[in-house]
Amino acid sequence: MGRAPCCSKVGLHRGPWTPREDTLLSKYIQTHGEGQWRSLPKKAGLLRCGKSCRLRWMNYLRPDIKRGNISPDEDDLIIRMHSLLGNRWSLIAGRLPGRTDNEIKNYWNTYLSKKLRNQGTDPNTHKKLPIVQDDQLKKKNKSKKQKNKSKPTKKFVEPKKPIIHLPKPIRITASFSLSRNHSFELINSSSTSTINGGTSSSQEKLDQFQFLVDGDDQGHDFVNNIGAEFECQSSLPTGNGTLEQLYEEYLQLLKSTTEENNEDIDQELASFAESLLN
DNA sequence: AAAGACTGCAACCGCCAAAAT
DNA sequence: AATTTTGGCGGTTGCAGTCTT
Repeated sequence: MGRAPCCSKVGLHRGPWTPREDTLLSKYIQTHGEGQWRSLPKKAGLLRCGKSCRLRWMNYLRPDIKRGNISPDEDDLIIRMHSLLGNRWSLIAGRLPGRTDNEIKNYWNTYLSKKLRNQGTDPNTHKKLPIVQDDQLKKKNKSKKQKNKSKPTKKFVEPKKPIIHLPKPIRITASFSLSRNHSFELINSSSTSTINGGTSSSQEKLDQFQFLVDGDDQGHDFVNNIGAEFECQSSLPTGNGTLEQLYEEYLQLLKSTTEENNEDIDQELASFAESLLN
């Protein structure tokens, strides 16, 4: 006997979610918590597949989602993570607080892979590409309609950074105990002595970085503690905060491996990569 | 101004592994 | 131990908006 479908598809809504559906789903999860996706739609009064509800919540409605343009630091981090982990988007997203795997995947496919190719790097292997760009461009242009042959060949331009439109803020009354947030609190409390002090070992730095960006492996306990109020927009630290500092430390470490060929640091980086996979 | 091409992203699909029975 | 169910993941698709001709 094969696997039963996750839900009966008969009479279920598909396609884009309506604000009403979003509200129903959010309200239900506020009250009852995540999980039990199979039975959730019925209980929440939604004519949706449980899987669809989960996806909508995870990729769009979750209040800890940071929606907005991805910073250059995040760009770089995604590229480095991808070179270590490949297309393991959930792992990569887990290291970028507030970002979803779907967002990272889309961002990679629409922007970063093009950017890398433009820089002469194979986005799959992260190795230098042979110079085929012009030929490919010529081919591509050839295949297109050539109404005006005298026109100069269109040069590959830097892909336009996608603008991520902020959704309407959805006010949800609940609090959560995300380990991601815990990480930030702990990092913040220790950052002055260890990061700025400049006395920590490379391993400590990596541990801190790992700790900082560590995903929520134990699962969210998002709605179990009713109380705080927040909006869809994440309040996680960004840009100028400790993430940036730690990221700098991480980059320094990477840089030093290439400059010094230091075996210890190599090992530390290897264990860093290892830790991502565990 | 209109039609076709292109782009970006939300949502869906199928597969897999872990958990439950 | 075998089978079923559930949750999660990565790949792909459909469509709306934008750009080009």
